[in-house]
Amino acid sequence: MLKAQFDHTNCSDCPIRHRAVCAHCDADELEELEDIKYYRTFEAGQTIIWSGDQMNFVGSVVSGIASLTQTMEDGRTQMVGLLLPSDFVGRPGREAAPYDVQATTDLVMCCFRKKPFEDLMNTTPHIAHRLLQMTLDELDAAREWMLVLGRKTAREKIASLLSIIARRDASITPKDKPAPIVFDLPLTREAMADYLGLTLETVSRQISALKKDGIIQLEGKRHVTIPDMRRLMEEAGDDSDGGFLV
Amino acid sequence: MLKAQFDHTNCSDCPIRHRAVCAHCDADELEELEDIKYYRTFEAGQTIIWSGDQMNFVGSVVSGIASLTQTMEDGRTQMVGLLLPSDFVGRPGREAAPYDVQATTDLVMCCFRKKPFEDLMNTTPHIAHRLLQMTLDELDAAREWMLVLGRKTAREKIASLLSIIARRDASITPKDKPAPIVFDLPLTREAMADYLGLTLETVSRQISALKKDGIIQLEGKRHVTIPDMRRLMEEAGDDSDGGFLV
DNA sequence: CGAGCACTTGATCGCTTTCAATAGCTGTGG
DNA sequence: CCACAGCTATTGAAAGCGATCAAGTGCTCG
Repeated sequence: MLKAQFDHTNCSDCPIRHRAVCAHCDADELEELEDIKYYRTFEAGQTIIWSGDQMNFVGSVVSGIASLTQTMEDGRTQMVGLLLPSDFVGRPGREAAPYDVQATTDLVMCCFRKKPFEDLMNTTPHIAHRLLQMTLDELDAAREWMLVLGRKTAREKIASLLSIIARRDASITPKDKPAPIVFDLPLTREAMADYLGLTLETVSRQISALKKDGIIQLEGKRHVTIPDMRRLMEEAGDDSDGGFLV
Repeated sequence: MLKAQFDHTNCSDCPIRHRAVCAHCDADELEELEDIKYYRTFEAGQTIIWSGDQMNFVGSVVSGIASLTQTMEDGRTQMVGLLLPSDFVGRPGREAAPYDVQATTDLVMCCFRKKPFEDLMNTTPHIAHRLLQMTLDELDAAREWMLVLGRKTAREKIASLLSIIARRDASITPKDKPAPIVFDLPLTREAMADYLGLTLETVSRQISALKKDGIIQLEGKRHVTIPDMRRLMEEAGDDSDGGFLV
């Protein structure tokens, strides 16, 4: 059981300790957080928060991936955010959720009831400051994505998404080295389509095309190898040096 | 001269006093801001900040409209934000600007050198708190726009943009009343295209189509009348009640 | 073995882009 | 005063890309 594994975790042992909203907290502040935190787990596919719902908690993704999606009345949906471990869920100071939050994979979250967290934010500048930083980063990411959605071709969109997922793993391996990157796609073709503003058929076709052209290699449907990251970035239409922080 | 008109304005007389980053400041805090602020003006078309430039100031739009744009190497450009009076420009805690900032119309900004502003942020929670609020609002707006870019048709995109511009004026007139809304488009067709991820020809065609269908009326190229806001919102694909805050 | 699901592939359609010509407006200079 | 350049915007015709409709594959699980 994933949950049990986290039920009694100390903040100091937490895998996202240094990146999450609590990153800058000192020992005292961490203790206060520890008092009000609790873990929740979600299964892949489960909806964590419905758009319009009252949000009575906020929290951090500890493991797994969650997605934020908006849906139009006729069913068209657009993913507007991808939440990875350490990302923050919820919005202090707002009642209703503006979009659906779904667990894309099995998920563990570290939650805080909203009211106590808001109180804590007002007394511990480190939390408020870190949250501002993280929100600004998310804003940059959202705007980066607007360029993808508005101006890139289907092939470039796929390459961009693969780059983003790969970059996360690339932070482990030395930079700029053309060492192959290997990972498992955490998203179905449909989820990728919803993220990219495409249909799942187009996603499938473009992945096949990138494979045929040797930009990526596929084992099964989800296991991806990128022999040369720079070629992928070229396909994404990004400038090769790509000065990213995320 | 626009600038002269603002050169010696007291914060307490400022038209954006109640909405900008200084909105929650008390008299003392306002005085500190007053000490370090200065006004700058820009002409329509002028670039305020180039992507990649070092940013040595932050500030608020006092009057006029600015736009944030990203450009790919081959020239494709996407507008990623529209800054209206009271909106904040710049990013405390980051060196380089992530995108171009351009004056879409003649513009007046209330600026602060970055370093003193950052110091002030650390000592006056009201400013940091307000900036967090504003950033979260911008994030919501960016995500709202991702749905437009990713999933809406050209016609819906135009209607969405007109709705946003109109809504700003609508905040003056009583809500839900089908009173006509009248405004001047602050954007060229090309700027609209860059915002919507379309070509300027498509923008022009869709505006003509909305006009032919009686959704909007046009006098000249820029002066727009919306006889029934609800019809426009339907064309935009938004649910009619549209729970917006911005 | 068959149902269900995720994915792939093919054929066709249609919306948006692209290329191109034209209109309307403003400002400039002979 | 008119001719003309330069800019914004409109409109038309054709091309192309991604969507749509439709099978079909491969895998897992009962």
